[in-house]
This record gives sequence, structure tokens and C-alpha cells, in this order.
Amino acid sequence: MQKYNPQEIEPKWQKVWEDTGVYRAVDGDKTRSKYYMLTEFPYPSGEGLHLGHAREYTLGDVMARHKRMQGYNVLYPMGYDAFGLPTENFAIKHKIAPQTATARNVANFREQFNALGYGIDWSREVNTSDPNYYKWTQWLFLQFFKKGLAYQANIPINWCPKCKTGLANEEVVSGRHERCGTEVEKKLLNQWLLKITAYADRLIEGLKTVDYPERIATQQINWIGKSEGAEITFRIRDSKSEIGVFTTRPDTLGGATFLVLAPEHPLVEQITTEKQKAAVERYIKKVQSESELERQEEDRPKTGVWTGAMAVNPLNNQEIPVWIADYVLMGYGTGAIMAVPAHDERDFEFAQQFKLPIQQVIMPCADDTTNPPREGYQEVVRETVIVHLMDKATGKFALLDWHESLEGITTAIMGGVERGQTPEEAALTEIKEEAALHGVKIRKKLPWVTAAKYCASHKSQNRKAVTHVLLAEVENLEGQKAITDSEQKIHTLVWVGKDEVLHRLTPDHQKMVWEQLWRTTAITGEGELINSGQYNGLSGRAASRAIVDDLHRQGQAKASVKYKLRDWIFSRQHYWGEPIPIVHCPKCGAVPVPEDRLPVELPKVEHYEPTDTGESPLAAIAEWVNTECPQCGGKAKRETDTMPNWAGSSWYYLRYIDPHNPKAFADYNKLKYWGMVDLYLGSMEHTTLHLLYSRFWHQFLYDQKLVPTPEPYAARRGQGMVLAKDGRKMSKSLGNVVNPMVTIKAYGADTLRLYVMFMAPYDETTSWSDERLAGISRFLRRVWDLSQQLMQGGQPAGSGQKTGSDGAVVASIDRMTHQTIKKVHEDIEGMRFNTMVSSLMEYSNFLGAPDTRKILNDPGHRQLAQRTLRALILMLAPAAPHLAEELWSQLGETESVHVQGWPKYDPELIQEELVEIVLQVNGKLRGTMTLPAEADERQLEETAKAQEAVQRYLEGKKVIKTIVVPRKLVNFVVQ
RNA sequence: GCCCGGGUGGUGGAAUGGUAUACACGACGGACUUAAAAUCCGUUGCCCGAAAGGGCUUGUGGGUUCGAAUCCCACUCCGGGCACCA
Repeated sequence: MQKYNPQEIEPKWQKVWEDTGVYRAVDGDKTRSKYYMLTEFPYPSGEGLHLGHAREYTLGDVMARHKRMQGYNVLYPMGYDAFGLPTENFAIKHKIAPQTATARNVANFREQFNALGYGIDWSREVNTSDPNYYKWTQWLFLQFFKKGLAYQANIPINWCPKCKTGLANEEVVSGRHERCGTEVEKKLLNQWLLKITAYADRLIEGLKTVDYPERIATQQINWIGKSEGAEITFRIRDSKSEIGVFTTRPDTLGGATFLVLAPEHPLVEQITTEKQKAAVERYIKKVQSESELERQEEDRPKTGVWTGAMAVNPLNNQEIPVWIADYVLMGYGTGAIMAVPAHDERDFEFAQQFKLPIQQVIMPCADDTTNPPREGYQEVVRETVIVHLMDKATGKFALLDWHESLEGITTAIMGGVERGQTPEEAALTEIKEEAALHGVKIRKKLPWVTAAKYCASHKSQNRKAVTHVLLAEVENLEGQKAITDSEQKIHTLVWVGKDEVLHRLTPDHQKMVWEQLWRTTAITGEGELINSGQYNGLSGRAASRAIVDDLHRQGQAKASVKYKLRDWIFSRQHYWGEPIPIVHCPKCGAVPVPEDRLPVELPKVEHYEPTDTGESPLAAIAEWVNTECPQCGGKAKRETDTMPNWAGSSWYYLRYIDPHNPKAFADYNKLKYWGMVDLYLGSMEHTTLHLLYSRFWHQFLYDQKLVPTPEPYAARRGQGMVLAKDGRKMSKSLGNVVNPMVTIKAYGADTLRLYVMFMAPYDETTSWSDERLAGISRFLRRVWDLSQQLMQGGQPAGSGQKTGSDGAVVASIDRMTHQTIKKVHEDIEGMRFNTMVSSLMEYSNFLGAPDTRKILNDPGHRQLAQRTLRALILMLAPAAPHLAEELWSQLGETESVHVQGWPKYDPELIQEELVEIVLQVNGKLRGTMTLPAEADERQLEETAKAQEAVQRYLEGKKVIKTIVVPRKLVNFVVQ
């Protein structure tokens, strides 16, 4: 018997597959449905493939192979995202041209891809650094340019001082460059930008039409950060200046007690008064000296300075001061805000810091849940107080337990404010009446009022109690008179500890009030407008709409939508990227390089070092830079910045469809045939980078009628990370890196493939384990040995005599085969690769068990052995392609197993004849019984009742209910 | 602080309203061997018990249900994303 030797069979079949081209996708094949399986192409680093790659591409490969066996015309391509900094740094360090280094790395990757046995259509390989590829990246850039979506601006950008390059917003993670971790600086540079903001809404809307995991979709939505609101214009007193602010809460306008501008706001200089000038300049200088990181620190105390200017609140014409502070960001909205300290936590903090007025304009309003308002009753407004009274000696609080009509309700001391009374006076009155206490002092009155709506049924009216909240203190309870008898009847006074108060209070409004009494932040929720003149009584959206509409008529407001998303900074000051195909002419300005002169190829240079000046090293190559203007023919200079590495990857999935087309980036008819990527598997880290960028490019191309679908990817999934066995990230410095090639040498690619499928659900992060890997290797060896035995078939394992029980065993083997086919198929479809491998293990354990093996080895069951073995091999093919191919050929087949049809299961064969029924008494498991699957409810119940295991628990008890679930269980409920 | 995901044996994990712990790893015992490795067979959630058997168990507390890892409410811990975005 031959032994399983992956080191021998794997390279053998890899070569056959390459020579015969079994994995070729066929353009325009109408006889089959198409399936486009895409995995993110790798950056061809000098390190070669890592385990993360192996996981991603294996999962993609299994999906592709399964679809292929189901008869789909499958496109599973691969390429290289070859431009970028690591190769450039390598080139600088080792004095090797990046072109040469890339070619070497690509060859290495290609070899490793093959070693893993991937069914890739290599005729479609792309490389973003190939001039035949980046010609079209440049061409696509020019389409953006022509539509005004690629533009230049002199703006402060994120600059990485280590990599000496500008960065897009998406590449900065908490103030640091996501690749190298260096703190980014702001640098003023003339930059190319792509107007991704023009697609902000479409990028949100499009998510509704595709199948992305929720966390990926919400991460993109949060990143785009859409807020709807209004821009409101404030006039400056004694000045012609006006300041526009953006707010999402126009309803709080009446509470705007000051304005705040970002220190960089262009109007600051204009409005600052002589007197404040020195202070303002000092503050701006201080802010400028701070790094981005410092400005983003948590729990920073608020700082700021008054400009001396006063603005006019358009809602109430009150004069309010204009401040500058660094908590307002120039980059968002208009760079200026109206500060509403009563209803915004940051403004609240600022107002407290600088003793600025706080004006409540939103009154939180709650229905009293114990006594809610009724339909149709008239509403009457009453002013009330709720007062929490503390005994200074014990720290306990007074509560009232109500009797009679309010039975079961507990509240604080409360009552109405009579005409001519202040809330304080009313509070003292109520304390006297309800608690009969003297020597009480008011300690605090909340600056806010709240409201509770309840039904006063005896008066047939709904009441809205506008409530003042007070905290009072009683000096000494000793020697105080008792509550009068008449009050005793109505309620009992109880004293409880501070921790208990919240639990004792019954109405929601009372609870809310108690919490507010101790809270020191703004009221940020919605409510009813107060202190807002004509708008009083309106709430939420209605109030916002009314205020914006009215101000709009005076030209002082307009509805507005803002995004956190910024335009994509598209310039990089480096050599190893696509040259931006623009020529700068002193007469004609920025002129696109004519399409027939693309690509603008990277010139060969001596030095690749980036410069500190913010100029690309290309700027030093005079003979390349100096050119003539394509428009007027005069002397002109080439753009020397290159594109970010995200450029080539924004459209590579389109080039796979038509990789060698010299006339277009891809033929429209071919694009139409292949349509959307059916499944795109990639890294979670790319959610707000590559994934967002490529959706933006695709949506733009759709608008230009260059691609046939509005979205590029029908479904997206993100695979989890593979950590080292110590649970930490794999890294060279920790010395815990597992190299897939080493693993393949020891165990073979099929073992590694099954292992990455089996280790955890595909989207979960998990750690590597050498022991579990060895377990997979043992499994494949057992499968091999089993197959060898079945193939020899007829080697008698026992007597070889057929017995009467054979029929049942044969049926059980076929049943198990068909059940496994179903399970494996459904698990692959649902990407449950770990349980798919489990099922194959269970199947092989079953086939190897003594009873089954005896039958399978019996010469009289040759056919059974054959069909069982064929099913096993076919099911293994997507996951372990080499092993399956070898065994398939040993069966005498000449065609590849990978172009065979996926085995079909017979739904009737799957049905079990006997089923195990669970027996429960009061929901507790008391035993099981085996019955024919078709047994009806009555049969089940009666058989169950007769079981000894059940009898024990029914004795002397009365069965009050019986639950029978056919094929599953019988449950007796007894008393 | 806000948004998302998660908590199940010694470990990775299975089970999405019906036998919790499939499958695998590890551990323990046995067979084979001069011996070891490899391989094969068996045991393996926890507690009580000599055994038969019984009790408990899916982060914590409560609820719905004949029945809850699974559904609902509150809390807690871990991981990820965003974060002075007006």
C-alpha cells in the first residue's frame, strides 16, 4: 500500500494544472452562469506570503472550486499591488531598482501561490507597476480631471516626516501614520485631491444595495459622517462682518449665549478688537505650537479667548460675545459654532470654565407612566416644585408613600406653585404641609425645569406640570412635631439613604428629576421649547424647521448637510508610484497629457530618496521634468508627484476581466458579462481605505458609463487575523512568525489549507497551534489509508460472508454519504468552513469504524465501496485539491477532479428510519427512546408513558399537560 | 462617551427555542515495541456516590416559555471602530 506523500503528489499536480489550464475562466460563456470570486491582491513584499494571505486565499479558493464544480464559469484571478513605500525603501537601502526588486518578489509570490495549490487563472495576472497597467490608472485619473473631480489645492495636509510624504485622512490613525506609526505633522503643500465628497451620499446609499456585514457598512457610514442641520448667519455689532455657523440643532438657537470660532478662522483678524488683539495673538500662537496629537488628547481642559467682538443672536437680538477656542475645528462645518451651553456638553464645559451665561431653551418632557395623559382632554399647564429634603444629621432623604387614590406610589415632596409665589417659597410651604418640619434651608435650585404630563381625571383634564427642582436641608429632626392626622391619611413620610432613593421613586418623571439633581452636564435630548419667544411650546424638528424657515426669509439661515469625509489627498512625494499625467504650462496652466501619449512612464533614476522639501525625487530629473505643453507647445514642466498606492487597487478587479486590452482599461461587453464581483473577501483594515476608495471610483465610472453596474462588489466579507500561538500579533521582532512555506514543506499544502479552514469561523481572529495542525495532518493520512483500502476493495477484512444485517448497514452508509454531501455543500455556501471540515472528519471516522469498514471491504460490496469513495474524494476536492486529484486519478479517471460535477444528494436517502426521541418530565431530560421516524403524536405519547425512565417520575403525580414534538421529544408536565 | 462584535470544558470551537459541550487539540490509561517515536483502542465538563444513581453547569441577576447557550430587560468583563465633527 502506498503511503500519503504530499511532498511528492502536490508539485506533480500543480504542474499538470498549470499545463492544462483547468482554472481558465471563459469570457462571454453563455452556457454557464458566471461567478466572480475576488480576494484582495497582495503587496509583493520581500517577505513572501504570510499566514494572513494563506487564510484569505484558501477561503477564496475553496469558494471558487466549489462553484466551479457546481457548473459555474468561475473567475478567480490574482495580481500584485506593486507600487508603494516598502519596495522603494528596499531599493534605497540595497541600491536596487524598485522595478528589479518587484520582479523578483512577484516571481517569488507566484511560486508560493502555486505551492498552496490555488486554482487561479494566471492568464489574467496583473501588476499595478507595469506600464501597461498604470497607463490605464493614469487614463482613469484624467477622466476624474476632465470632470473637475481631480483638482489642485494649496492646503495644509497630513505629512509623515519619516516617510516624507503627504497622507490621506484615511491613512492617519489617531494622529499617526497607519503604516509606520510616526506622528503626523501639518504641512502646507500644493496637492492633488480627488473629490470623494461629491459621492458622500451615494457611498452611503449604495450600501443598501449590497451585502456587506453590518459592522463594515456602519464603519463606512460613520466615516462619511453625514449630519443634517442648518447654517445660521450671525451679524457682528459695529462691523459689516457676518459669521456663519453650522448646527444640527437650530431649535436651540435661543440658548446660544456665545459664538466660538476656530483659531484659524479667516474672520478672526477682522473682528478682533484693539484691546483684545494681544491676547488673541498669544492664544493663536499657543495653539499653533501644539501638535495634532496634543490637540486630540482626551480630557483636555477647554481653552479659549474672547475676541472683543459681540454678535447678535437672530432669535432674540441679544448681544453675545464671540470667542475663539481650539475645540472648534476649522476643517468641519464652517469652522464656527453657536455655543448653546445648556444643551451641548462641550459648550457647557466651556461656559463653566469662562463663567459665560447658560440659558435653558429646551424643556425635557415626559409622560407620567403611572397616570398617563388621555386622548381628548384639554391640557392645562401648572407650575410645580419637586423638593428633595435631606436630613443633615443622617444624610437620609424624605420620601412620601402615598395612600388612598395614589396607593403604591412613592414620590419626593411636591406641590403646585401658587400665584405670586417663588418656587423656593412653594417648596418651603409644601415641606411644612406634608412633612411638618421647621428649620429647613434651600440648598440648591436647578437651573433647568422639566415637565411631566399626567391625567387629572377628577377634573377631566390633562396637566402639564412644569417642574422646578430643589434640594433642601433640615438642620435637626429632634423636637419636631409629628405630621397631622389628616396628612397621615394621605401619605407616610419615610427617610431613606441616598442610594435607595432612585429605587423607591415610582413615576419615571420623578426618577429623571432625581438623576438631574446630581448631574452637572447639559440637557442634550429633545424637548419642548421655552424662553424662545414665539417658538415656545414647539418641539424637536418642528421647532428647527420653523426657526430655519423664518430666518431663511431674512437671508440668515439655510438648511445644510455636512460630512466628516474630506476630499482624498492624492499626491505622494515619492518615486515609486504612478506619475500624475499632468503638464504645468505657464500659459495654459495644468494640462492633461493627451491620452495617446500615455503612459507617462517613470524615468530611470540614480537616487530614489524622498526629499524634505515636499518635492518628489522626480523633480530632480531635468530631462524628464522639462517638456513641452501639449496644448500650446511652449516650455512646460511635468507634474512630479505620484499617485498613492490606493490608486492602482481602486480598479484592478476591472482589469482582471480584460487584462491585455491595449485599447481600453476593459472592454464594456466583457465587463457586462462578468458584472459585479459576486464575493469579495478581504481585510477589515481596508474598510475605510481601499474598500471606500474603490467604491468611489466605481461609482464615478458608472456615471461616465464606463462600467455597467453602480456598485463593484455584490457581497463583501472580512476574514479574521491569525495571531501567533502566544496570542500576540506575529512579528519578526517577537520571533513568533509562522511561515506558510515551512509548514508546507513539513506537512503539505492540503494540511495547511484544511487547518486554516478548521481553526475557527473564517471571520474570527484566532491563534496558531502546531498541535492542531498535526491533527489535520493525521486526518488526511487516515483519509488516504482508508481510500487505498477501498480501492483495493475485495481484500477480505472478515469472513466475507453476507449476513442479514448487511442491508441496514449498507443503507446507513449511503444515508451518511448523502447527509454529508448536503452538510458540506451548505457549509461552504454559508462560509462555515470550520464545521465543513468537522463533517468530513465525522464522515471519515464513520467509514473507518469497524462495522462499516467490514462491509466496505467486502468484495460483495464493491459498488458501494466505489460510490462511497468517489463521494468522499469529490467532497474533499475544494479543500484538499492535491489529495483529491491524486486519489481521483488512482480510480483510473483521466479528467481532473476539479472539473467534475459536485455530488448531488438524494433527499429521500437522507431520511432516518429510526429516530431517537427525547423524554422529559417538567422539561428535565429523563431518558430517550428510539422509534420509527413516522410515529404519530399518539404513538409517541403512549410509548413514552410506558417507558420505565418516565414512569418513575410520573408515579403519584398528575399529568397536566403533554407536549409532543414529532421526531424530537415528549415532555410531560406534572404537578 | 458613542457605535459594533463577543463571553460555552484544560484549549480552538459546535449547537439560533427541543439530549449543551459535535469535531479537533491536550491530558490520562491500554495495545504494539528491547525501548522510544509513530500508529491503533479506551476514558475525559464539574460535584456527591463503592456502585446503581443523583445534583449542578453556557460571564452575573431577573423575565418570557412545558422547555432558554439561543428570545426580552438590567448589569458586568473582554475585543474592535469612532471620538471636542457642533
